[in-house]
Amino acid sequence: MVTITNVVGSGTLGLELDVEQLGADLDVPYTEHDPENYHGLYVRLEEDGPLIIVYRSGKYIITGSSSLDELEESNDVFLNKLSALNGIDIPEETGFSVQNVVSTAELGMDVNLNALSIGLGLESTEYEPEQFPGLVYRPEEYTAVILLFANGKAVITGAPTVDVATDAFDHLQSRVNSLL
DNA sequence: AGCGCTACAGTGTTACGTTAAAGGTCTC
DNA sequence: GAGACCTTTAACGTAACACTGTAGCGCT
Repeated sequence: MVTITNVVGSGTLGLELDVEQLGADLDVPYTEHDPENYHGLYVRLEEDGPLIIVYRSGKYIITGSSSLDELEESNDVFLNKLSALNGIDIPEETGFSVQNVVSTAELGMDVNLNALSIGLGLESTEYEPEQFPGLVYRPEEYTAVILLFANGKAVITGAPTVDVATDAFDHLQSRVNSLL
């Protein structure tokens, strides 16, 4: 059972944007553009909602959503806000898609990370407790990276879908069980 | 002519910043 | 005790580097 904590998606509007002007025109509670610090325009549709980063090229990223539904809703609302502005024609297809699903899960038991790194294979794991307390596991079969901690809690990141994250964790769980 | 050095142009790589979670370590 | 930092991942464009290749110059 994995719990989604963050979903990152991206799309493109297919047109060049004046992000400084866009930040001033958008009817949203928060925008920030500080080219000295970063060249992207930061937009929030709600005070503590997901963050949208808009680039001059028309490409944009939405990060900080806690579910796929929230991500899609944020995308819809953002596009509606843009289409309400004069001079911006939103294309029917923005190519918006999920790029990264970050989630947490639990094995339900303590694990010896030193022993596990050997059992899983040194070529697919990294464990340096003096640097970071978690074991980094990169399963060959899945596009995801799992951070596993001694208490059995895990973070799955880099997965393109929730299914991949779930499958990757199930795979880890079965491998851990087979090593017991 | 051939070699070595410097200067510059062009290309390639990396860091930045954002988001979330986890647990250990460190500073205040 | 609270908070910051460490690690991982994806997207993105820009800036700052590192590196390579070429041109020009001076010396032998």
